[in-house]
Amino acid sequence: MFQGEYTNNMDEKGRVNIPASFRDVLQKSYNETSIIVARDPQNMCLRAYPQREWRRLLAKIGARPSNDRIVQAFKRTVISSAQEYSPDKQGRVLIPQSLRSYAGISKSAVFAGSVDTFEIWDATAWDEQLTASLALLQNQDLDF
Amino acid sequence: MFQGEYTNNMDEKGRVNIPASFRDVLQKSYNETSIIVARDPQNMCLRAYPQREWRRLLAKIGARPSNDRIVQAFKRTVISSAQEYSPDKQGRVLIPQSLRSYAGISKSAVFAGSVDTFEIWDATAWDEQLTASLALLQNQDLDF
DNA sequence: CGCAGTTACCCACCTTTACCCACTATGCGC
DNA sequence: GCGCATAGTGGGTAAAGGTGGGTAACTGCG
Repeated sequence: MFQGEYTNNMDEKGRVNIPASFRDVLQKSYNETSIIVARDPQNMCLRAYPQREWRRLLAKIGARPSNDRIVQAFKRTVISSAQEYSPDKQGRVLIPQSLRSYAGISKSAVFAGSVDTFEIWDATAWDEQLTASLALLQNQDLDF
Repeated sequence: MFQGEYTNNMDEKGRVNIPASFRDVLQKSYNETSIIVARDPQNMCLRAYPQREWRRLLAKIGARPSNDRIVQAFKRTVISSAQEYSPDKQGRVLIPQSLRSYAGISKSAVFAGSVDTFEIWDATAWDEQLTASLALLQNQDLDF
């Protein structure tokens, strides 16, 4: 299970190191090495899936009527952007320009575990969204 | 399966490079080299089919009554524009003027994978449609 | 039948990516 | 505190992907 928050730097070539703990989870819980990276349509960030989780997502989409506007929009934004990446010997992947600019990642990238996937944020965008999330929870009556 | 998003430039002769990964899929999954390119009637873009997928489409059309107005419209717009193209040694195809102007492709073209076909967009048109799709998804309660 | 415009084919260059090696920083055990 | 292992960073090099352009064949038209 992916959890925890890590900050790694992207170099001039556009490569970022996947946190070692995430690579461990991928290896031990999923027995995989490569990941699928795609846009997250609801946040300005990227989302990384193990193949197994990605296939589950595809199956869910496939079960819906293909002429549904939401489904079409989802395919456009998410499926089309998705690509498989296998880390190099040092555990890094090259994030393509289109995804980089979508998430606004310039240099510092934040990896945030999200149970069965993990998110990749630009560091400053992550900070903003974090304070916003905290403000939202501030006056809530949480029963957990 | 065609997935991922690539941007290639069209030269003055009207040639564009088919992304290498799409050519690989065509070769490995379909054992074909050439593609069928036709208008996409529902979007301002072109759609490229492996022959096998194209024949499936034709079969679906053929199964419908030929005096159906929708079928007739579909034949006039899609079937009539369809043509087979085989990439040159460098992996490029020449997009004819009629299709180019339909999709509004001037220079920068985006190739977007769509599982068993792929779409070809003008770069700015792609951006517009992408932001529109994102806006649609923004406040949706997606359970996938 | 010749000519002009277009298409197909080929060659060469340039940019990007993949792969590898080496270095630095951090944390843990002794 | 010292040394080793592991994580993360920087950069060189070879191959692949993408781009530009020249020349020959082909087609349509006068």
